[in-house]
Amino acid sequence: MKSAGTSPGWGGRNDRDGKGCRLTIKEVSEQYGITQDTLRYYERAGMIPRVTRSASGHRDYQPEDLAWVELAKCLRGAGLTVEAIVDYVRLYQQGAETVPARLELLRRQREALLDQRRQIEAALARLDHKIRWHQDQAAGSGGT
Amino acid sequence: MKSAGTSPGWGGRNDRDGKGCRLTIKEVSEQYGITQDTLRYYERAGMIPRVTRSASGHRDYQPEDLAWVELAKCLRGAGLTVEAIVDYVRLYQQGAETVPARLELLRRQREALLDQRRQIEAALARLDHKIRWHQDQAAGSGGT
DNA sequence: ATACTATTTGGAGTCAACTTAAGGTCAAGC
DNA sequence: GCTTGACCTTAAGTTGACTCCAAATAGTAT
Repeated sequence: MKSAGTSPGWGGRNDRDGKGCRLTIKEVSEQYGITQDTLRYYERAGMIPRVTRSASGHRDYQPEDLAWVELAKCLRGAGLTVEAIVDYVRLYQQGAETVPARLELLRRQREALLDQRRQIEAALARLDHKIRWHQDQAAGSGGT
Repeated sequence: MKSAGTSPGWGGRNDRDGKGCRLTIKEVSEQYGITQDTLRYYERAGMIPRVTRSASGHRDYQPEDLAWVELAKCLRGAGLTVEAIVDYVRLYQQGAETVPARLELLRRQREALLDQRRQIEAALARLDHKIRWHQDQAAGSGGT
């Protein structure tokens, strides 16, 4: 229900030549739950390719840019390092010859995630065990 | 294989009164794959209760101490913050009245881990998808 | 034209979790 | 009795990933 185009200051600036669907950094920030500072940081660090700019130099996120933002968010959320994501983007930008290198990178990161998942399972098992024990304690202390 | 008691300087110091099974910081470090510095840091930070000392002030890890070390390693490995673990240990040391508080802490951390696992699943799905795509590219580029 | 707000850049600051350094103690071997 | 090596403590330094700040510019509303 917020859609675009009715707030003062910036509203209606979008879609100025009928192409529709470009977003300001503020909009992207709100839609993805990433602060504007972090979006700029991701770009500066090279975690996403340079975002399209308007004539005046403002970021003007297009679908392709959004896809990169979403990928970056997903991978960082899972714990990939900024460095790994930067490496992937750099390879991607170097063209098709880097497909094998990218593949290797992707596989290594996949292994790291599988490992991380194993560690989480182990910790979950321990927490569940402890939770049960503490529940029993809490229940037991009320009796007699 | 290595067991304890044959190296110079410290060897044979263990088990000096027939109790057996106490470990130096070096041994713990090797067995758990945690550096000595990190072991000291964990203790100083309160992630594990104060470790038993020998008469001369050296750490002398006993089974109970080891259990704490292992718990700390497991939880940190899964991503719990040092702060969360410290909080748990502090509550634990305050005795049985803190059982409800501990339970709540454990449940909150469990939720965080479940969430983290979801994020990893999502990233894994994406990586797998990309890996397949890159494999196809690599395979296709060889034909004709 | 002027006020106001969103955005830009570059750079400095913060925070968590270690990690390293400096200086000192202690038991064993020569 | 002196050197050696593992250990101790306290404090400072490092790293990764943001997060905040200042000064300048851009677009819109009055």
